[in-house]
Amino acid sequence: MEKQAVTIYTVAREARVSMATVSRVVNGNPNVKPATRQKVLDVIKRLNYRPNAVARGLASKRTTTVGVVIPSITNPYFAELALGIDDIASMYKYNIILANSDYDDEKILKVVRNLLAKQVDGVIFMGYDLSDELQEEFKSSNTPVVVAGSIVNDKELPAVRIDYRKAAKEAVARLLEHNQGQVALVSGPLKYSINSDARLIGYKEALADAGVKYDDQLVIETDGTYKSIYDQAKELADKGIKAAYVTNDHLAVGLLNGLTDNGISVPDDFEIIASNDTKYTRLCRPMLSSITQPLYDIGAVSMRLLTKLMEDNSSEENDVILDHSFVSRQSTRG
Amino acid sequence: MEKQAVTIYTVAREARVSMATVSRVVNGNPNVKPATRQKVLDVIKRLNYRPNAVARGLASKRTTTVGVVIPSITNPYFAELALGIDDIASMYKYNIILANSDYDDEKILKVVRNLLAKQVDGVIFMGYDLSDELQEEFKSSNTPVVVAGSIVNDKELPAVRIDYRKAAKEAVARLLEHNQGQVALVSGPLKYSINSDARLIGYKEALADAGVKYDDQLVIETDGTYKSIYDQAKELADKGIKAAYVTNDHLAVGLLNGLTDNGISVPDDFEIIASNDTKYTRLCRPMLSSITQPLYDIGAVSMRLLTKLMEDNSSEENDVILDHSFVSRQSTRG
DNA sequence: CTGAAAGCGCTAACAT
DNA sequence: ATGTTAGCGCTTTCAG
Repeated sequence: MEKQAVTIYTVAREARVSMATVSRVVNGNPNVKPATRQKVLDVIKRLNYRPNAVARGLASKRTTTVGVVIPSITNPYFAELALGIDDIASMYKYNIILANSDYDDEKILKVVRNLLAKQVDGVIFMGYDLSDELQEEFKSSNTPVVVAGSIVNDKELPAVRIDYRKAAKEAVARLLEHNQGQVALVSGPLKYSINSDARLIGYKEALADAGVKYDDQLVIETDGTYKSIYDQAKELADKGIKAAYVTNDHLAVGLLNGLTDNGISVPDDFEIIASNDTKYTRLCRPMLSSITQPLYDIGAVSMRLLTKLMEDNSSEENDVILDHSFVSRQSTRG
Repeated sequence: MEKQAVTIYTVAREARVSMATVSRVVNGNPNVKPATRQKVLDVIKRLNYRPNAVARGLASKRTTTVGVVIPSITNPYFAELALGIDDIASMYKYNIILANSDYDDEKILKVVRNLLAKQVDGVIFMGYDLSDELQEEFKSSNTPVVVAGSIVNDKELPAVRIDYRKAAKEAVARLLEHNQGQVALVSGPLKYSINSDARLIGYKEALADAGVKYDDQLVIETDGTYKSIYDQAKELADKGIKAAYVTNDHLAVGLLNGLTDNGISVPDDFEIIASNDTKYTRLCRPMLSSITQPLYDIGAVSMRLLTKLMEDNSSEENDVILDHSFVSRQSTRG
């Protein structure tokens, strides 16, 4: 006893016009006599007609949908980027499919394939380096892609981001002022370009500028989780490390709490600078000094760039680099 | 110079079989001779054929997609629910469209309409009370809906959740042990059923059991944000309030920080119990004692329930209530 | 300004 | 086990 769905054909019949005319009014095509338009609109309202987006997608070959891949929805860094993406997408009348990738290459590939099978008009990729298979997938799909909030190994993809190298360099330089030679880089996986090709380089440059010798004992590679650094915080302090620039905020809070829970005072005995200025930096005590990024804007600009690519198919676009800054809170001295 | 897409028809021609046969192998229909299947598979691989989900959706009237509406992607409570939803969805081969609603009735309606236009097979609704229009929308769409992690005004919708009334009652009872009569309820908007019909009731029950008189000065209604309570924390303490049960974790951390930043010691001068046991309760110092909820499971069970509804169309299902508990950390005494 | 008709790429009877 | 044939609900030429 399924109630028969009302389709464009039902509306056409009731309004005594053709499907084409109904289609025109639904799509705002101006070539319809006002009286006709009104007649159709009335029927649409009366029947509560809702266009079927699937049929529309099939016929028009445009879904007005973009896929957004996010490594972890519980990560505030990516979540804040997603806000900007979402707002601009609405503004341009695009819908969004947010797909969780769990930082896992297998799953990333799976969700991207799903997105492409669903015929999204474009994708915003949040995450780190792309597997060869994924690069291949994007390439052969001919679907525009923009990377938001990171740099990746595939330099062909446009990315919207800050200058991670420079940001790291500035933060480390700042730390070096009070802590000659005892400044660590606490990093997520170095296999990722963003850490090894950008932040680590910036770290080394800051050392060089300050005339301090690079010591690889001072780069602490972790898996990027809170716990990974919390558990070794005391150990780091015991080794004589006096400060750290930390590549993500989970890690920064983990370090902070690991230190203070062991009676090591931040910033008196240990200074910390975080990288992403997410909420986390303001929830903890002491609050974390941090590199600041225009997170919302990075998302917004990514989406705007993507709309360009989807409409013009102008593959001319390059990386866009937004400004970053620094905010001094309670985890640094002076 | 668009490269012609490879369709099921291309594959059929190359493999010298009919479209139907290709469709069968793609869909794992056993009625295909192994040799034929292999032949088709080879062509699929060679041509890198990818079924078009849009066409499939139109033809089959199933999209194997569920819509998930989330009030705020940056809220860890809902984000953790989403994890469970996502995992179970993958397990059942459903894709998921995550749509941000911003807690805003207009936007909720908009995203839900989009979801339905896209012909999702079901929706998981995270959020609070439904507007009349939204209820109407769901009703007339005939699409199964389950509410995850809340209770809403529409009692027809199945919901997966804990017993919020009981949880509140237990927390408040605990607080009442050391703080006779000085225990507040710090709540998000009371217009939401979950706060007024469940938690506030639980609060009153605990008072009654302890023989203390209800004082509406002690129920602090806020908009649910960190800042809303941070700014009045000192004031509350000055009024003589000695403890609070707080309905969400943003609020709980806001209260905590507002207190400690004003030199009021938690838990010595003020005890706090949070409601959702998200990461936030463990990042702050002192760490927050909290009602614990199986967040991941709530999401997972919601999704499992939804799959049932989508497959059987058995509308027999009712609310499912999972167990909650309590964890004592550093914001309560003894 | 409006209508007729041909698909979009696929599934699902129905035959064989 | 495989092929034929209608559609699914809509957009989009092309005519008029």
